Amino acid sequence: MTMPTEADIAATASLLDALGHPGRLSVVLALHTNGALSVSALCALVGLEQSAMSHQLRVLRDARLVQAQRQGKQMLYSLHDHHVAHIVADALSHIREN
Amino acid sequence: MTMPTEADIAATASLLDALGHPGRLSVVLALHTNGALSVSALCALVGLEQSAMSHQLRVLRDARLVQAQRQGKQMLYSLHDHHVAHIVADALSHIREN
DNA sequence: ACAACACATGAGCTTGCATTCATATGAATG
DNA sequence: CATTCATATGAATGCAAGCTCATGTGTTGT
Repeated sequence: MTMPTEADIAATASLLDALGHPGRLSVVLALHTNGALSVSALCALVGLEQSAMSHQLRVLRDARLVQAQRQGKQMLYSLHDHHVAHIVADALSHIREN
Repeated sequence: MTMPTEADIAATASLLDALGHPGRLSVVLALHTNGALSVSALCALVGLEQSAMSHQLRVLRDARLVQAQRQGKQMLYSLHDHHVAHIVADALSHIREN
């Protein structure tokens, strides 16, 4: 790991901050497990109301953790890339050893 | 990755939340790079005042990310385990590819 | 025992986040 | 083209995070 710049640190902190929320983390885990999902499906799985979910999905999009594509009336959300799953897996394994 | 429980998700989210702060993340990176450091050394490296640093160090301790041992008048902080570095490294590599 | 140093803690303040409510946008369908 | 379904957005609110300031606790040295 080469020395991170301040910008790297800020960007990384905001990435981790985006994941540091039970609802948003659940979304990421749900997408990792199930592949692409609609907003209403995510609401049902995670237990957030539609509006709250939309707000949190925007945070995840801004953090480039998820991406959305329209499919008819629905929006299908999926993970943005493979790093996301990796980060979450490490964090989970940290938790389970303590 | 086996299915996480709700408690796992909550614990993981708070772990990531603890890292999702530039000052705290800088502390973790500094400890990873330099090994154990005193509070005043961390203040100098990270750029937080002593009181603010102590408050943030408590968050990191509560999240079991760092541990402290007294050495004379000083407190020496170090990373709690190897997972921490791993999580941060992944997050950094995610940032650098985007 | 007291003074100085290193750090922790608590109160108070400001600011930002997460939710809710109301409303807007966008697509399909009759 | 008006209505309905799916999602997004904006304003308002409640609450917690993070900082500063003042003070407390623990340790060394004299």
